[in-house]
Amino acid sequence: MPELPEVETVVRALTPRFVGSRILNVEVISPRVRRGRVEKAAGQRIREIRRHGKHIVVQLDAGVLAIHLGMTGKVLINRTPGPYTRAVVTLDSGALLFDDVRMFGRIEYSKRLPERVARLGPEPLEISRDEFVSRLRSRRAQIKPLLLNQTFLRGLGNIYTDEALFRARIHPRALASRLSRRRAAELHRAIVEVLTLAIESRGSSVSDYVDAEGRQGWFQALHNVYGKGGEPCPRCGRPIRRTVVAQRGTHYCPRCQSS
DNA sequence: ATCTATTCCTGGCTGC
DNA sequence: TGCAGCCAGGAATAGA
Repeated sequence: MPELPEVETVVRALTPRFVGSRILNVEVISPRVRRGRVEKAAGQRIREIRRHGKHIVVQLDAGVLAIHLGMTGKVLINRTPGPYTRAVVTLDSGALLFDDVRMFGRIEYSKRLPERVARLGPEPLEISRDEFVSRLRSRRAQIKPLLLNQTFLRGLGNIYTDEALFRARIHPRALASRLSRRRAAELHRAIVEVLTLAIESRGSSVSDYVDAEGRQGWFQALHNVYGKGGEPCPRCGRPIRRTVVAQRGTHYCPRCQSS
């Protein structure tokens, strides 16, 4: 489940190797993962590779390739195609594989960044604390599904939502509109902290996430609650609870995290 | 406009 | 040992 830190790690691996390269060919193996005429990328030079929420945005001379990894997607550099290789991008300086077991990922070509992607919410590491606080408190939804909503904030997924809420001591079902300014500000701080640490750790390798060079991250070793149902809370020692909130597995400490 | 539930997809795990 | 059935979840979509 690649989220912001994992996608950032992939983009940082791709940038020095492929900015300035020319795409020679795009071959789609599994049509399900394609959106738009990805073949039109052939012949274009890569001007920039950046991250937009969980999207990898490859800026070309006259278009954009937007790659979303979904749950099990990977972009791999110079590797042998396997059974889950869904597309192959051949460049004058190597090859990129788009592998994805479950095919929730997408590789999309369009002239400009697609509207659906462009109108996602702000970057968690760019939005100011005050802006975040007022944005948050204007919404009535439960805090966890709100943080997962990419039109509210772009880049958080299930892992970093649970980890940030734990650090901020906020219950995942707490109503956004009922949080004090102080607690909303604390959540902003927790989000910035957890994402920054995770990027420094090259992300969390749960499921079988690896970056573009096949390397694992190590932030999973620093998880406090995600995937730790039944284990003692690192803060109070009581068992971490696993429940379902908004159809998502949710991990929290019932004692430390209040509504 | 906002919020919630459902659906897609398949490897791996659980339990009989 | 084999296998049916369930689980994981990002986000598009539909429905309230």
